[in-house]
Amino acid sequence: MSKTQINLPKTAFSMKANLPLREPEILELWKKINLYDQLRSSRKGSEKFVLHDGPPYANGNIHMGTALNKILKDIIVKFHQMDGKDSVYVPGWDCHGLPIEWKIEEQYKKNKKNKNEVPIVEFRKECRSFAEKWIEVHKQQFKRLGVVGDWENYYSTMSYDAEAQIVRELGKFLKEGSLYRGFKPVLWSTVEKTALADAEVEYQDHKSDTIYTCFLVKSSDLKELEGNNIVIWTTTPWTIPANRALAYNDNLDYVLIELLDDGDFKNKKIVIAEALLDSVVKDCEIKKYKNIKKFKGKSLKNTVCYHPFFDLGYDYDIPMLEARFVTTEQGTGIVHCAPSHGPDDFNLCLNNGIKAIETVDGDGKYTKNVSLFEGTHIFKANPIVIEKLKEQKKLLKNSELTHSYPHSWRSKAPLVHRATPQWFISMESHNLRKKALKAINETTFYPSKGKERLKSMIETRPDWCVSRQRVWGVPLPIFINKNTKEILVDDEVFETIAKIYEKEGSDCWFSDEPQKFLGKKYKAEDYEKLSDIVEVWFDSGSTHSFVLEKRKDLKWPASMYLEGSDQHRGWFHSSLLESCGTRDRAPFESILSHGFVVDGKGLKMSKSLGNVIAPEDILKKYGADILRIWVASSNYAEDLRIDYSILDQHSESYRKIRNTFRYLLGNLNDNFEDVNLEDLDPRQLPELEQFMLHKIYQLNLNFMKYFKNYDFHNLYKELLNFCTVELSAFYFDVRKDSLYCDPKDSKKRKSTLILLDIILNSLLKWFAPILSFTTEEIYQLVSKKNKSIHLERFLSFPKKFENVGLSNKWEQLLRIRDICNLSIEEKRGTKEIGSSLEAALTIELDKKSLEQVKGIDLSELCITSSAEIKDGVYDKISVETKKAKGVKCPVCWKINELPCPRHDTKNV
RNA sequence: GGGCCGGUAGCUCAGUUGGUUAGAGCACACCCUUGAUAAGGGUGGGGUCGAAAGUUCGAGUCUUUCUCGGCCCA
Repeated sequence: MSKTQINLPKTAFSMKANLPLREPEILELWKKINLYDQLRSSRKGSEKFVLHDGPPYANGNIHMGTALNKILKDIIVKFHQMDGKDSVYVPGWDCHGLPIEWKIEEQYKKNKKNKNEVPIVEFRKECRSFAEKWIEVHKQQFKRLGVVGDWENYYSTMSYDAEAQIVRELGKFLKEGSLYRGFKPVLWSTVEKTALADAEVEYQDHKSDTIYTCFLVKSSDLKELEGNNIVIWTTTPWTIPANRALAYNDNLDYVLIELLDDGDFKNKKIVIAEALLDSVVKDCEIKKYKNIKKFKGKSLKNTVCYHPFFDLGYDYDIPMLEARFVTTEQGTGIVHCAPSHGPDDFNLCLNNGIKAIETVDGDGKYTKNVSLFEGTHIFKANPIVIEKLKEQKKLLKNSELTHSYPHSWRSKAPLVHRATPQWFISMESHNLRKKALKAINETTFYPSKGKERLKSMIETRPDWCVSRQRVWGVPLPIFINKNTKEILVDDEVFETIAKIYEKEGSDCWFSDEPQKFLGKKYKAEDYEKLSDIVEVWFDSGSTHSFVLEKRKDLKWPASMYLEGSDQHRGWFHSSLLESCGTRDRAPFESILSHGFVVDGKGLKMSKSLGNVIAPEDILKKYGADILRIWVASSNYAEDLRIDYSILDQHSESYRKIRNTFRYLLGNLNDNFEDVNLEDLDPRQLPELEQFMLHKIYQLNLNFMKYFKNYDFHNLYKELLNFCTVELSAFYFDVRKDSLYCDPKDSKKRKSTLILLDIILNSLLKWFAPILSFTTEEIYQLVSKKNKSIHLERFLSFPKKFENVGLSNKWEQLLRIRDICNLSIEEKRGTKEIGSSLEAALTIELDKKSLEQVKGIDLSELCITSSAEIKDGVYDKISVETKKAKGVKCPVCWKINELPCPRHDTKNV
């Protein structure tokens, strides 16, 4: 039998995708046609959608998290573009900061170079070129994912423009007065007279003096405590003069005991944690004592003590504060807090309105803020402190302890936490907290739980410390008058500095004469120039000012910020504060946050677990479109699981989608017609086609609904189900007969082709933001427009496609079809028939179905050779399947007792 | 250790204000097809909804505890 009589599908679109090879070709095409430029000009003047890129750190290869982030951004940007908006995406990089400094220092170490002998400017140049190198690497890796953006004109936090604008932004805080000088403890080496970063710290054994000392209770809600003693234990007696508070834990049990031994403490009562009673008794060699009372930590609320040196002039209150860091590992369950000498102490005190002050200078000597001790070196102070405590009858016991203690990696000298001058942005002085909370309320969060997360952080965070004692960053543009100690606040100076940076970058701050920045108004010799740099969160928190506000192609505020959920404490947070401080509102209209990439079992990826998958591996094995499917089909509101079995599943779905396209293209013979939907009259088409138009219309409604909520996993599922259930298993299967076996000019076949055109066009556009490469491949094959799919818009489906009545009827027909299939399957099981075309159905219908079946050929729907509706009305639908009798038509394969009514086979 | 979020078939996800026997697609099994063919169709088996207790006539859904995991903080 010749096959020339039938119209078999034919297409150049291969079944095998071979994405790892094909995708780079498509990237070449986009490059050749300047896709990004075309995208911009195609939407010139349209409403803008600006997704402002959160800058990744320019350091190291991208990982799954970055890939997820960039793909999600790209999907959203493309959706809005296809929705008709001018959807602009400018990628950026975060460049300053410690990790890059370390990398350069590491290289120095390798080459036996001493960082301190390298001029700052030279060191910074190396940092800069290191960042530049990684930006280029990232760029290539991001592009390979199919991410479309203004890669040529990216932004970076180290560009001269950025550095200049960061100075201007700081100037605003300075001018307002909310940027103030405070003190904060940092790890400090009194030998090198410098702050050390965590990575520069080595832990070694060190012998420390230890003391148990007591604080007399001045007042308390727990009246029995008044006049008695709170005991603390510390390994740094020299910090006692700097004590400002005591910390306890709500959840611990405490006891009040009376000491009965002879000596300073005879008949005195002390408070310690119950769990530490034994160890304190042993350490302090207490022989006799009496239990007086046991109570919960909670009841220590509102307790105020006297300083042990109260009689020596330390006459301020020492409040007791609740802190979770208090444990029963060692000590007494109550911790002495010197905000100037420990990060925990600092934070706890700050949250309770007690600020750190400068108690120790750079050399390690007490300042004038510490009476009795001014000028004494802290490393020589322990014996004096112990002596004075003894004098005051406050010393329960002193001893020595060898323990692991931080030392400088260079000098090996022991380190201390020392409050150093730092620059803070106040949360309260100019209502920054209030403004930020208001801005959060005016922001839309996807998912909505992000709102609470950000809010609770803003509600409780302390003032923002924006200074760092490092070199790779934007210098704080601060001069301090040597006589008055006042900060120089003058717009002209800030603008002079900014102008200089715009021209030559900020390196010159470290190398050039201060007079250059002061201009003519002030004399350099009157001022001290700061050498601190701005912390990098301020850099990235300011991107809105030097990217969104400065570029004409963008808008302020951004339509959306989109990052991992860790950025609630990071970029979302710093951008919000920076913008509220300078512009009274958030720099974004919405925030989308996504979860973290974890392995197939939900565990985080780590080298030691060996469960790490790199984007590169996926690109090589599957291609970017599979990775993009993974992104689209995962629920980003939670953590996203990935492993090879999950990717394999998505590959299978991809094949289904690809074959759906292949069927469409094959039957259209790659001749796609752009059907004018407005001019199309559905009533001129067969009911099945009308039903499919209705389905498309409904699907599009859901599509738009999901898109508006950025609910991509449901959107993708809907599209995939459409391909599988509606098209492949139903419409395509049913219409094969007409497509293959009807004459080319038959009305039914032509109607089907119209639907295939519409379906192809719809699917291409629906899928384009997700399957960016595959849809482009197809588009290039069928479009005569010689442009990119991504320049297209979503189709708009006329209301007349909707036909609820017809749809209800056809849903019922599908139920009948299901029952027919069950009956056919039964006969297949008994080997009476094989193909459904070997079946002849006899169908009994109930009253309702009888109505709906009028004018419908159920044999066509069920793909059988015949389907006879039995006379009469039955209670329920039932179907009998028999083997069809007659001869198989060589063309349409239907079995007829008479010659095939459609195909004249006599001459064949 | 604390705060926040989460755990529904092998996988990705639905599951309305608590209300029949917890759904879909994929994967799997079996069958059919060989004119979408490294494709396509049909049918089917998979779940003590992380665990336990409680509230309720009734709990995947509400409460508590536990457990496992993730993010942030310490």
